[in-house]
Amino acid sequence: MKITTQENKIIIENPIDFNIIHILDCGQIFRYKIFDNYAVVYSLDKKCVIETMENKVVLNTEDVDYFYNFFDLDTDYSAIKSNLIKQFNLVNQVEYGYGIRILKQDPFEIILSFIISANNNIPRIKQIINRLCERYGEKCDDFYAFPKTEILFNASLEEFESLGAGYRGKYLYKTVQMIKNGDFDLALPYELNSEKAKVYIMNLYGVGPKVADCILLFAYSKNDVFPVDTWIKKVYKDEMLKENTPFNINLYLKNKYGNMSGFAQQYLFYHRRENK
DNA sequence: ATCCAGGAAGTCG
DNA sequence: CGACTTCATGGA
Repeated sequence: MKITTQENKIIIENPIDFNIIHILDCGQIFRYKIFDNYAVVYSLDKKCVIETMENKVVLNTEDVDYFYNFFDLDTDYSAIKSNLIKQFNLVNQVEYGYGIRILKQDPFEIILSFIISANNNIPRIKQIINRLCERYGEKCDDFYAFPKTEILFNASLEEFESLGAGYRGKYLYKTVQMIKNGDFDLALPYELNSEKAKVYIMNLYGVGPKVADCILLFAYSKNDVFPVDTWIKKVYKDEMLKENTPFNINLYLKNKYGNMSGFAQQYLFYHRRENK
């Protein structure tokens, strides 16, 4: 896999560790569109158009540096995948989702998005996030940016509740107010280890163990967390329960996969969800 | 109509 | 702590 950059392009030749469908459909991001011959990804106020061709992927964007980091292009996923196969025998999962990469997304956008995701379904999560962007986000060329933090500081509880997010409206409001009041520092989790960062993030209203793990993995690049959702519980019950009978699935999986937890979770999640 | 969707907060023992 | 209930919304 060879990566080169131009002024408004990132070109990936021989993309054995990059498949935009895998990346977008493995549950880490909600603002994207997939068409027949290309896909579009939005992050904050930025946009990237991904063209997949024969033996080549081209990322078209005005923010090359941002999306180079966003797609984590400095990380060797071939090494990660062979590691997962050798250590944990995740052959089928890695082959199926061979092009998965864990994105480096913005903490504020991820926190609000995954608060909305709790006990919700994907189409409706996307709908609510889009509504949030349309109402409070800056109008960019053909889309709305994710709202700037300071803009949402002024949004009332009633405004959040009118997003159609149900009881999550008050979660969003209180979380934004905590950030506004300085009770939560968006930059701090970068500096903490996963365990401490998780406790810290769970201070946010509407953030429990699973959402906290997603925030740590998708925004703060903590690879040693293992988000346990309904799909992972299915995998666990079907394939792993016979190995052991631990009391805490999250702890069991985190200990089993260690620093590979986040990666293992993504391949397991994607494989399980796409195969009914 | 009932159930469910990438769970979390509230309550109780 | 651990188990148990409630919580909006919309689609199947």
